[in-house]
Amino acid sequence: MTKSMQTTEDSIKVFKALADPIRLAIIRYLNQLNHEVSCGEISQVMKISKTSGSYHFKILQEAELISVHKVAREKYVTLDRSTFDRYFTHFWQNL
Amino acid sequence: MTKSMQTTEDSIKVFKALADPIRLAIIRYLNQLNHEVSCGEISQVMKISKTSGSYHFKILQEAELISVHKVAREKYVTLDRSTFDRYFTHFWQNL
DNA sequence: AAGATAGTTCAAATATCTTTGAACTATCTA
DNA sequence: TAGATAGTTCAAAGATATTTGAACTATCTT
Repeated sequence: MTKSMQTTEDSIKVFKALADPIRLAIIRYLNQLNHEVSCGEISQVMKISKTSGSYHFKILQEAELISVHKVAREKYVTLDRSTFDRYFTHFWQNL
Repeated sequence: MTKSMQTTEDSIKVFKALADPIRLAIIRYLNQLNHEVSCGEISQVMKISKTSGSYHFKILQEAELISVHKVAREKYVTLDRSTFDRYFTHFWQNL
């Protein structure tokens, strides 16, 4: 199922989300594990405060680069590879 | 000729450069024309001051998203498509 | 129920990015 | 040569992004 047209603002949101070392490290980590991981685990691995983690996950989520799965207290995230594909593979088409 | 390894900082530089509406508009414009264009022309089209233009071109240049060709007073820029390719097509490999 | 754990929200502090105008260099044109 | 044009540099101002700690909600454990 392909997503419909993306606006410039969507692109900005995605590239802004990618333009930060912590968020890139989170993406790298999720890519290596390639399965759902809790926000708490990632924050620990990245050595950032939970507040800061919460902030970064929100930005990744709003860019649709991760998808979220809440189980009771905990929030699990995975990469949403279709979004990467949409913005990278089809960059020139969507520009 | 392929470029050697890219660091996280290189990636940040590229994604930051892409994370701005003016710079995205410049890229879009250069992509449509698909040939060298002077900074002055672009600044006019984008309706930004020459100082602001100078700033944005520097950022695009340092990210190697454009390449520059100076002719006397004027500076001509083109897209450096190999950089886009390097960061988009090979994103997961280089992560 | 009391205390621990996972995560969010808020506002203040800090850091980073972008725009602005003035002053500057180099080139062009009359 | 004098004046216009293309672009850069600098520092200050303004706008955004990020981090921090405290207070909060919801769930889990004993």
